[in-house]
Amino acid sequence: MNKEISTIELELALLIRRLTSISTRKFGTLDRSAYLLLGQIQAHGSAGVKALAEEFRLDISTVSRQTTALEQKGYVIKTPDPEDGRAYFYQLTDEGQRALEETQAQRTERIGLLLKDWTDEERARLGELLAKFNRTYLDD
Amino acid sequence: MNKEISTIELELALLIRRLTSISTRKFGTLDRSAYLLLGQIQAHGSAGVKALAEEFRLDISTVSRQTTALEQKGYVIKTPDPEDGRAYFYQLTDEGQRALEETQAQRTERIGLLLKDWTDEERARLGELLAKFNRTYLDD
DNA sequence: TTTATGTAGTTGTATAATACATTTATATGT
DNA sequence: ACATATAAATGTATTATACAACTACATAAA
Repeated sequence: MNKEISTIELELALLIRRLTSISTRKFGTLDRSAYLLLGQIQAHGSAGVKALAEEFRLDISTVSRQTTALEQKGYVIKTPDPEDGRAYFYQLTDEGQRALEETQAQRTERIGLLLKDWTDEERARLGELLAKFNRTYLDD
Repeated sequence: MNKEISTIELELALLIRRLTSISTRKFGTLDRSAYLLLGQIQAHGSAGVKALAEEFRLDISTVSRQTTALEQKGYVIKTPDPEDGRAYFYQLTDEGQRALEETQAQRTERIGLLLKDWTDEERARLGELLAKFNRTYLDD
């Protein structure tokens, strides 16, 4: 078993290095932070910075700046939480929705090209295992 | 097929976000850059900054600073290339070897814990598919 | 052989993402 | 009512990165 773990460890380190390079070089409409934040808001409904920060293991201050940037670009609107005067909800705008879909299409196309010679089984399995791995993380 | 690609795309974005958070918070002896650089030198022999920068898709200047840091910590030594007066080789020191092994052990232990409830087959398959994915990258 | 061009590496500078500390406004518990 | 806790914003520092300018050496062209 140790050999498999070592492989995963090494390949993950390399993967992060490579993918970070790619996504740093501004690939698509939205950067990774924006893409994930908008995706989270889309998938799980409106949310405040605290919840978003927890989801992505980032400091609240970081997410606060990121959501401010998204608001300035018109991708989200910020509405006060009627039940808590300190809190806000961010919601996707139509433009945010459009940018999200566009970015997802671009990213998906890119990945699709990379995996064009893979079998369906391999693609499906990689997706499953990555999803499982990410879910494993949730409970640490 | 598009659904599988979408899944991979989304899970990769999330994975990078999470793993970046973890490895930023200085996990283990070496940070990710140092770990990968030392690993590359160990696996493929001594190398100059240009080769290392290409391997990791980083700017030469970035790698130059990183190797300088490694040299100052005593993990590598820099020797002039006898065949090219402009170039240098970096080689692992014993201390670098030790730090590399220690970090690998720490990282492997962490991953092992995360995957403790996975089956052997799942672990082996994830390793294979990640390796294949990384190799796919190499030719882009 | 001299001169022009190319290349390995370093250093200067700017930028972006991040964390931690502080602050403000509001909530909650004693 | 007062003390403490919390959501978010803002100030500040750090870090990783890229790009540009530079230095020293190499190679090709005249």
